[in-house]
Amino acid sequence: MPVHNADIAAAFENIADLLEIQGANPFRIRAYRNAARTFSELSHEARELLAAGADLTRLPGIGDDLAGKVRELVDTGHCGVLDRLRKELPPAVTELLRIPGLGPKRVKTLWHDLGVQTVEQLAHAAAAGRIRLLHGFGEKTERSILEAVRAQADQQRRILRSVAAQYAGSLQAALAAVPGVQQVTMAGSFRRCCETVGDLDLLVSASDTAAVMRRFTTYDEVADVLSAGDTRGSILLKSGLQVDLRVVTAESYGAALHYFTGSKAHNIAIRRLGQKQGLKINEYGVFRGRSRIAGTTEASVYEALGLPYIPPELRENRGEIEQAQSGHLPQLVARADLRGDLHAHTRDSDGRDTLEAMAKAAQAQGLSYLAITDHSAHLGVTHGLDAARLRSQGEAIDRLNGTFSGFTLLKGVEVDILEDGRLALSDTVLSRLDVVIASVHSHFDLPRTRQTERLLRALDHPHVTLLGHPSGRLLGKRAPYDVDMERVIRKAGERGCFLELNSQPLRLDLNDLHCRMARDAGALVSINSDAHSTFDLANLESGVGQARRGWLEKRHVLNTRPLGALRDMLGINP
DNA sequence: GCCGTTTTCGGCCCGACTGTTTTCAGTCG
Repeated sequence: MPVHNADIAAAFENIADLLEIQGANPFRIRAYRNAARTFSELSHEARELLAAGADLTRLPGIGDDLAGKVRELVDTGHCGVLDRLRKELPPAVTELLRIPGLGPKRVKTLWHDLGVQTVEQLAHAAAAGRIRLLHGFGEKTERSILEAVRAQADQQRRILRSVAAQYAGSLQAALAAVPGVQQVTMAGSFRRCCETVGDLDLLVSASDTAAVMRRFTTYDEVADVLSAGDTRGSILLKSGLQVDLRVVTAESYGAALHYFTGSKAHNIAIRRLGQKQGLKINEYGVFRGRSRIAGTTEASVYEALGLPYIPPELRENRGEIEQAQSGHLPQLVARADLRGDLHAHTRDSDGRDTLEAMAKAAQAQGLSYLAITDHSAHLGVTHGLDAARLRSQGEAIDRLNGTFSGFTLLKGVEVDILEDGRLALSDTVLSRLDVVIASVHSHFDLPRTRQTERLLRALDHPHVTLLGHPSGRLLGKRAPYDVDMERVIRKAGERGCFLELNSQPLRLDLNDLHCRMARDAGALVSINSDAHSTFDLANLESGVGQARRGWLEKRHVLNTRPLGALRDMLGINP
């Protein structure tokens, strides 16, 4: 069995968990967690890097010792330290760390004093009233553990950002209406445009913090108040979504926004940088000794460190601080840069609206072109188009284009990639179209090598413009198919094909790391709505957020080109 | 366990809230 980066990351996380319960040096534990993150985000497989003779100690947070452990894992599939820890501690205790309110100290006590190893045993012990008897525990702690176990059982951990946005909006409005409130911002992973969020982090500046906290804890969607202090509080909404609130003065707003936006890794790196310059950074400001030198705006926090403003989408400690230091931060693509959309459906296949309605909606979104790409006939369920219906749709598009000024519908198709990598429509049919999106809609579970060959073959097809939703994942519903995405992206770069960033909130496919790989491989990305109705064109906003997380600039995105330049790049005649 | 425009040793981000304590440990973000 080949050892993947995900296996290495899991082993290091596991070691960190077990060491934590043992009470090991916290910095040693952090080193393992940092290393786990490094490998989970690494775009090249460590085993291939090693095979090519690469020096892993050049990776961030990887020294001689951890590089040796990676080598050991790759060569043997085992890690001696992890095997030893698993003998010293029951491996299942690490699952207890996932229960909110339980940290390493309490887990150790529960195991040591009560023999609790699993969540089931934990629930039993709590129900039997045995936990309250332990030193450092009490009745309240016992009850909250029981509640946390139950809550975990019927709640999935993260929800789509687009879903969270619905809850965020009305809560923000409620707080904004409190007298004395100056600013209300949704911070956290929501602000960083992560595809899913675990909770909402809300920041408010106000003259009367008590009034804000009162309104927050009595908001009518509240199911439970988890904590409520002077400046900080947490609620659980009836929807199951947790919201954390922080209230600060206007003077501290920038520092608090920076702190509350995260990511944690970015914040730690920023604070370390400040520390080296003799500065202390917290949510109230940037301090040199006792004097406060910045913090009213986020930009002032960065400026105090000698850095330009870093956009929230980049704040993952994936090299953005180093790029900021050297003056090479990317100029991220913005929604206003998009000139068109290359993926949309109509009622001719599985869409809801007409050609004309889609064209109007696209113009209302400020776009100057829209490719109509209904499904090919192979997908029976979506009433796909055959050659004859495609031809008649093309004629309808020609007629409509005659009535527009400053806007153009392009003729396209979303054609199925068959199991062997051939396409579901003939070359003759495809050659007559402006845009051909090749997508996988079947045989998701082929073995990695066959799935990869299948996609590479599709990319080699002379008429394919772009690869649709390249990984095939549906967030929270379907894992990406097993494919060597690095090879696929490299191939697209070499062949001059384009990769879709599908903006449907459930897909957001390519993901952020793949966007960055595409950027590095010189493969342009097309940010497409995959609209199935006029409303879906608004999806482009989510796609742009994802692209920004992937460090894409205007020049890396195909559909920032005006129509003329696009036609040149696609080799189509006006 | 990593790392170095003070360092190859001695640091490693920083503060709020809760519950169980009677001054603070544990957890969280």
